[in-house]
Amino acid sequence: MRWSQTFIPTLKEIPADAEIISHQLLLRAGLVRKLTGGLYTLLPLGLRAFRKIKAIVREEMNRAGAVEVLMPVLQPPEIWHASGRYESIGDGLFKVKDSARREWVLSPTAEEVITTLAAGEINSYRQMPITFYQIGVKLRDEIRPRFGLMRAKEFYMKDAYSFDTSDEGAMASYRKMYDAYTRIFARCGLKAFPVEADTGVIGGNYSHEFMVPAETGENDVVYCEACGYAANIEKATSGIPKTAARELGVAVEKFATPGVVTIEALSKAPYGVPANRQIKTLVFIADGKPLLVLLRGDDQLNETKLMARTGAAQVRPADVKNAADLVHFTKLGAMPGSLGAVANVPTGWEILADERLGDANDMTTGANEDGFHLRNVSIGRDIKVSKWCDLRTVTAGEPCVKCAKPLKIRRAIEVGHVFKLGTKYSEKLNSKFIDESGQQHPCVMGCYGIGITRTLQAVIEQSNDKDGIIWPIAVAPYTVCITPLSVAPDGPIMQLAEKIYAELSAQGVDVILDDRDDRPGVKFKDADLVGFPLRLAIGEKGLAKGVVEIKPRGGELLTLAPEQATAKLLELLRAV
RNA sequence: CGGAGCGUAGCUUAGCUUGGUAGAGCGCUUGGUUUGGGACCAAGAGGUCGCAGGUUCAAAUCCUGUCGCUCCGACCA
Repeated sequence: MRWSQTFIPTLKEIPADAEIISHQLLLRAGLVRKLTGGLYTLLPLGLRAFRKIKAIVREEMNRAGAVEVLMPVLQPPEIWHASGRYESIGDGLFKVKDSARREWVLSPTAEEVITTLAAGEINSYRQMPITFYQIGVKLRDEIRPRFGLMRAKEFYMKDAYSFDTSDEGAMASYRKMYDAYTRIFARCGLKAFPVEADTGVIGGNYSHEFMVPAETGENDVVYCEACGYAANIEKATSGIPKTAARELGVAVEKFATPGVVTIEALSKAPYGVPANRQIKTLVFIADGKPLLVLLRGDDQLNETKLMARTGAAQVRPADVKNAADLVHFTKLGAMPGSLGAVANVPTGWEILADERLGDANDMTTGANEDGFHLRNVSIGRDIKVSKWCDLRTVTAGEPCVKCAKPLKIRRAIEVGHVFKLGTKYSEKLNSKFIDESGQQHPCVMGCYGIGITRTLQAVIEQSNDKDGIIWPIAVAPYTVCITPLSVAPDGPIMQLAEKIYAELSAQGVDVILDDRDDRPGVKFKDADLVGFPLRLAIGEKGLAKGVVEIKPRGGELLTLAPEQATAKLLELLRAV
C-alpha cells in the first residue's frame, strides 16, 4: 500500500477527550475516529490490526476444533425471557421496536440463540462434544462507555459455546478453550494471564478471566508471586486468620455512644474499641427482601460475593434517603451507625456473616438503638447467623490461600473470559439429548468470550512509548514502512524504494510505502507514531555511502547495502 | 442514576472572574525559499462561541433550562 493511497489522519496534539494512552494513540495514529460516546469508526489502519487479531482468533478456534457460525444480532425477546436474562440484564439490553411495534433485542452475547439452535439440532450424544463460535458485533447499553474501544456500546467479540454430554466433557471443552486463549493472546504479543473469576449474570459455576496488567484497567487482580495463585478481587480469598476467640465475657452490656456512627469513632477515646473487635452491620436489599450482612469492623464488604451468596439477581445497599428502605431501618430501631444483629431483628430477615467472624466473642456492635452500642457480644451466643460465608474483600499483603506468602494486587484489563455454564441455559431453552441408554438429559454447556476490539486497544496500552505505538509484528497494520526521503519518481531513492516495495509485496509482506512529498521529520514522526515494527529509510546521504537504514521500532538502527535490505527485512520479520 | 468538570474554526486552545466589534498555534489554500526527526516567509479561506430562553442599550462572558462530551462510582469482553 502507498501511504498517499490510503487514509491515515495522524494528529500532532492529544485529543481533549482521550484520557488514557491507548485511547490517545488510537486517535493520534489515525486508527479510529469517534462518532459519539461509545461508538467508533475503524479507519484503515485500525481495521487492518483488527482483522489480524480476528485472523489469529479464528485460526486458534479452528485449531481447537470449534465450528464457526454467524448468528443474528437482532433477536426475539422471547428467548431472553425464557433464559431469565431479559430481566437480569435489564437496562443493559438494547431493545428496538419494528414498524409493527414488536420488540427486539440487540444481541449483547448469544447464549440464547445458540442454545435455541442446539435445542433444535442436537438430539443425540453422538453429536457431541461440539463447540460453536462466531466473531461479530455485540451491543450493550453500557451505563458508562469509556476509554475508547475499551468499553463501548458497540464492540466486536469472539463468542464460543460448547455442548457436552457430561460435566467431565464440559471440563475438557473448557480446557481446550482455555488453552486456545493462552495461545491467542501470546500470538497477539499480549502479556495476558488467567485469573479465577466470578461468573456474574451469565451464570455458571467455574470461570477464568484473561487479564492484561495495566494501571488503566478496570479490574483488580489479587495474585501470589510465590505459587501463581491469581483471582479477580471479586472472587479472591486469602488465608487471613479468623478473629481470635477470647474468654467468653459476661452477658451483653449496653452502653451509651452519643453521636458515634462510624467504626473509626468507636475505636477512639473514650471508647477505644479496636476496629477488629467490632461487628459492622449492613442492611442490603436482595431482590426486594431486606437482609443483614455482618463483617468485622476492619473488613470491607465485597458486593460481588454477597450477590453470589444470596443468589439474588439484584443486590443493593439499603438507603435511608429512600422512603421504602427507611422502613427497614425503622423496624430495626436505629439508623446506620447504631445497627446490630443481637436484638430486634425482624423475623424472616436473613443474617449473613463473614466467616472471619467465626467464633468471635468479646465483640462490640450497634444496639439497634440510636446512640447505643453493645459490648461483650459473642457471635455464637448472641446472634442468630443464618448463613456463614466469605464476604470480605481481600487486601494486599494478606497471606495467600494456597501458600501463605503475601498477596499482591494490581490493576488489569479483562480481554477474555471463559465460563463453565452447566445446564442453566440448556434446561431453560430445552437443549436436551438422548444418551446411550435412551435417557434424556440437558446438554452441559460452556461459553467463552474474547473482546476483539478491546484486545486491539489493550495491545496498544501495553506496547507504546513517548513516540507512539510499538506494534507486535503479528498484529501490526503494516509490518514494514518504507520511507524514501525524496519522492522524485525518477530519482534513485524512489526507484530503490519501489524495487524493495515490489520485492516485499511479492513475498506477501504487509508493506506500506510512504510516498508523501513531505519533509523527513514528518515521515519519521508519523512512522513512529503509528508504530510499524520495521522502518526502512532510504536517503541521499546514505545512498552516497552505499547504505540504507533499517530501524526496528524501539530497537537499534542498522545500516546495510541496499541490495541486502529485502532479505534482511524478511529475516527480521521471521525472527519474532 | 449519583458526584465532578468541560462545550469557542477540522484539531489544541486564549478570552468568561470584572458584559462593549472573537484571538492564537497546528492543519488547510496560493506563491516563494527549504529538504535526514513534526521547516521558514508572505498572502488567504475558515466561527450560528453546543442549543433554547431570560437579564441588559449591549451577552462567548451574567441567570435558567436543555443537549452532548470527559472523569469518579454501580454494569461488563
